[in-house]
Amino acid sequence: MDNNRTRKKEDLRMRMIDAAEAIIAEKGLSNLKARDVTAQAGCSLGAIYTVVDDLDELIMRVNSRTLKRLGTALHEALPQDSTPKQAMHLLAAAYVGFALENTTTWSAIFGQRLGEGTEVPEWHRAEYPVLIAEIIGPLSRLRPDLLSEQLRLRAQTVFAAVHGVVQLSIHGRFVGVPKEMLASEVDALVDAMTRGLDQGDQGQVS
Amino acid sequence: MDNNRTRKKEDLRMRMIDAAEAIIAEKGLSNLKARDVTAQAGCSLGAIYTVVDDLDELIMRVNSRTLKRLGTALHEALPQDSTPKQAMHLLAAAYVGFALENTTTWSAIFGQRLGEGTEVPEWHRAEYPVLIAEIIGPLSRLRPDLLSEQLRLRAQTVFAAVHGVVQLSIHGRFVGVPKEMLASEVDALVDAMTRGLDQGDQGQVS
DNA sequence: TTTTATTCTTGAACGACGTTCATTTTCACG
DNA sequence: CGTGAAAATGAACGTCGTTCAAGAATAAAA
Repeated sequence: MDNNRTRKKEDLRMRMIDAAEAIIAEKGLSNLKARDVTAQAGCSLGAIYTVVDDLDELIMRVNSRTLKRLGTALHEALPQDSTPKQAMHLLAAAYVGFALENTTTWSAIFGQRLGEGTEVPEWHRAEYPVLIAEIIGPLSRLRPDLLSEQLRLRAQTVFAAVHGVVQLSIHGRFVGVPKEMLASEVDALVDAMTRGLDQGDQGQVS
Repeated sequence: MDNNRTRKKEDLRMRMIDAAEAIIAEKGLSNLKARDVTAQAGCSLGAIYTVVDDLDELIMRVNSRTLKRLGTALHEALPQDSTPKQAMHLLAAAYVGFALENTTTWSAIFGQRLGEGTEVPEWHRAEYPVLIAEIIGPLSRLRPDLLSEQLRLRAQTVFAAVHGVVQLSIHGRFVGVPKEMLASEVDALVDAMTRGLDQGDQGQVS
């Protein structure tokens, strides 16, 4: 049975990701140290590199989990029946809530800066669209005129706008809205955006 | 003349900030190293700490310059006469242009992550409101119902929304809009936001 | 079971980093 | 000049991610 070896290795991998996740959750991405992870996982320093290429990959594994949780949080925020506008508000509110309740793990998703040479592997790239997946449905009902490609583009823009307000509020360099105002300001933004989108561009000839 | 000594020191300080700015502009904030700065400034390694508390302060000095340039770029983007809506579009376009043409220095403004203990000094905090200063005028004409405090808050939200789209497009983790679409998507966002704001909340009794 | 071959695990060591500080150098003033 | 205070220097320190020769563990063979 060579299975025994791979099973133990997989165990170690899980303990390692668990440890990294716990440290990020508690102390933030910038305080994640290889020596702390291995100490918490109960293994040697070099063991990291038997389980993962890099500290960066370890971070990606944690971010992967966070993206999944965020994905389900956004999915579960939508009831079966809701107007498109209601849906946009609910999604934005869920995003705000997740960011506020999971600040350190959430900001690790966007805070990882990797060296210029290194590329993000495909398995991780593929996990990001959950951020905009739920937007597309309601948006397509607000803007039936948009083709699916334009729709995706606009969904990215809508997400980025909401994300920007949240990001600057939480990590903002003195120009973000206060946390207490975050929910209501995002609500106002979504209101403005959906109202604008509601009428759409179709009235403009140019 | 003790003036000679302080003059030389001020010279060194300038050369140091110049060097840091050049390195950030060329290679990005994450590639700014103390040893490179001093080599480029033509002085010893320890000289940094005779001129500046910290590498973080050096970065702030560079960010300070960038914020000033950005401030004038935004100011000069507005002609004497323009409708509020036009003004919002021009400001957003100017912001997009600045970020695209000064990517590394621009993202250093928002990319600096300092240790939990350290606080940003007041002289630097005070430089950030240039980001929203120009928005307030046009916004107040779009929303004459808002008090100055609410106005500032909404200006922060509008800025953060645009900033978010730019940020995710440039550093975005696979959910940002492509750079080629950035200008037009920001334009569409501003369109939606100003259209929404144009009508405002005043119709809603809530 | 014992021996051997292979594979995995370990932690000291390495190079790069920001920062410090004893030493040396500079320079305004007597 | 000589001198004392002030400033510049760069070797050295602690911390970091990563590597790799040496040792431990385990499967296969005898």
